[in-house]
Amino acid sequence: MREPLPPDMFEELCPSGLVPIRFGDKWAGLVLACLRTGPRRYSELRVPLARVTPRVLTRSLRALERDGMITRTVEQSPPRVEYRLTPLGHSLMELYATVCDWTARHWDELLDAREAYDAEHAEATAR
Amino acid sequence: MREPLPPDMFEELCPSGLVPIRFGDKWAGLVLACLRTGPRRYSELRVPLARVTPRVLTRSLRALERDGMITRTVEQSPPRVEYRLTPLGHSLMELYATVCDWTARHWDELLDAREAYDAEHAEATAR
DNA sequence: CAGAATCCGCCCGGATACTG
DNA sequence: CAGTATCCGGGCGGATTCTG
Repeated sequence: MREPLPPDMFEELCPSGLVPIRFGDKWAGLVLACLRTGPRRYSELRVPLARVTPRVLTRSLRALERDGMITRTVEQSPPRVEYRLTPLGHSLMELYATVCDWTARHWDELLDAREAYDAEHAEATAR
Repeated sequence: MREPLPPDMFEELCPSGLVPIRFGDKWAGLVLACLRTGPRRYSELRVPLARVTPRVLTRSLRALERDGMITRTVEQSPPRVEYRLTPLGHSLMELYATVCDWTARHWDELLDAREAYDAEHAEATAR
């Protein structure tokens, strides 16, 4: 006996692109982690995130700013731009940490499953 | 005084594409939700996920299977394919639920921030 | 210093049509 | 029934070069 699904549960549903905000962004989690202990300037973010090109980093920052996760404050003399977590961003960062924690705890399981699956399908195409 | 970042924290880091597994997949969360109360056949999944084309649904299912989140069992006479959550998949589903919960609780905040940001930048380009 | 401009390749989501 | 085959458009990540 199968339990029925709510009939209209998925009528106006939010796909993953909407629901887990910023979790589709490749570098957003790392940006949040960089800002966890305090505000950082653009060039300070570029050091730990050296593998991210300026174009990509800027876009991630803008997206996080648009969603109210970080603030961007400009001041001249000296010219500097400072990024800082908002309370909302801090909350997201903590959620993100729980996700990373989950991943770390189940990482081996996942790798094993992936390896088994790939082995299974390699022989299927090899034969 | 800024707290320093761990120097090699991001040397071999995992970007978001790896860490929050399946969270980049647009429909994965809904698939997990559909399988929460028990196993479902392919055609049973297609009903609530009517907006997802077979090609896309199949790919999501394969990806989830590869990562050990669901199992796919085939039996003929009658011809049927059954998808079922693994314990790991169940665990991921619960994590996903907490993410959705967080989103629901902060959704208004996010929309407000987004609206304010867009308004701010609309006048910048209009001028 | 903090990006912007330009260009590119890839993958993903989607639509449509077809099949063992 | 449970997919596969083909094609398409868009967006994202990335590399490189340039600028107020």
